[in-house]
Amino acid sequence: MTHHDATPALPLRPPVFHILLALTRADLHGLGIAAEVEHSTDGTIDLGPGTLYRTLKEMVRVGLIDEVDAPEAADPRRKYYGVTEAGRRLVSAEAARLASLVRLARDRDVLPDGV
Amino acid sequence: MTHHDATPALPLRPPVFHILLALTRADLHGLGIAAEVEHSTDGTIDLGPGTLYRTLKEMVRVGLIDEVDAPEAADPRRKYYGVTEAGRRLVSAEAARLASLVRLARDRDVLPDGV
DNA sequence: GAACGTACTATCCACTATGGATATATCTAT
DNA sequence: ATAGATATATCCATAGTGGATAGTACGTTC
Repeated sequence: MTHHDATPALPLRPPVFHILLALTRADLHGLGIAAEVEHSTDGTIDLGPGTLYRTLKEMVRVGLIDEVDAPEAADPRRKYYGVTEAGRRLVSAEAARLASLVRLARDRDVLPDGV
Repeated sequence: MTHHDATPALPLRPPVFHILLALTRADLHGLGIAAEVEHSTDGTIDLGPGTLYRTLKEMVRVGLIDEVDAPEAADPRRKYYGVTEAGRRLVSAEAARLASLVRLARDRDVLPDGV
């Protein structure tokens, strides 16, 4: 029995979504996640330490991510995380939701050219 | 002199984004906006009265929306709102941001088939 | 036309979420 | 060995949300 409690409902809170998305690329540790998120969003998403570690802990608790073995020769302070199957399903659902919002925006001609 | 104070930065708070998006379709009154948002998001976005009226007031203050003349024969209690040029620019920017998140998700194969 | 139920705007309050500040430990480099 | 950077973790003040409540005006039915 895996002890995921309440799986969060859509819409996902932005930090949860961004952490999941970052981890679909590779297993990462806390600050690595924050760096990846900041980079891949061109700096629009910041993730302070408060939000970061609190959210990671909560996500482990509900079974969206798991702590995984660190790569060889990694700084032993780092804790690495990977997405679970439940996490993958959820980020997928949230991405689909966002896609439908983008479609809505496109239908109403509010998307800039070429986007 | 239009008295928009601080124009909000991206990411837009979800209620602001959804209200702007609803108003790009037509000028609407408070509860009409909430209904349109709920409908166009298949019920995933709710907008309680607290968030709704507080946000509308704030959006008028910063110049994202304007109170406009009500249609003929409308219930006189209703206050109708329309998007300003600044509001249109902002919803456009936010939609583009969301589109780039969707692209990111697609690149990582987390989007369901056909989305 | 009186009364009743409903629609609408508006404010209040309790709860949740965020992110900066701080603490503590450990790594790396000089 | 010391200094500075990296990393996790918790704390706290603030911001944001949404339900509850209030008050007013509409529409309908009798």
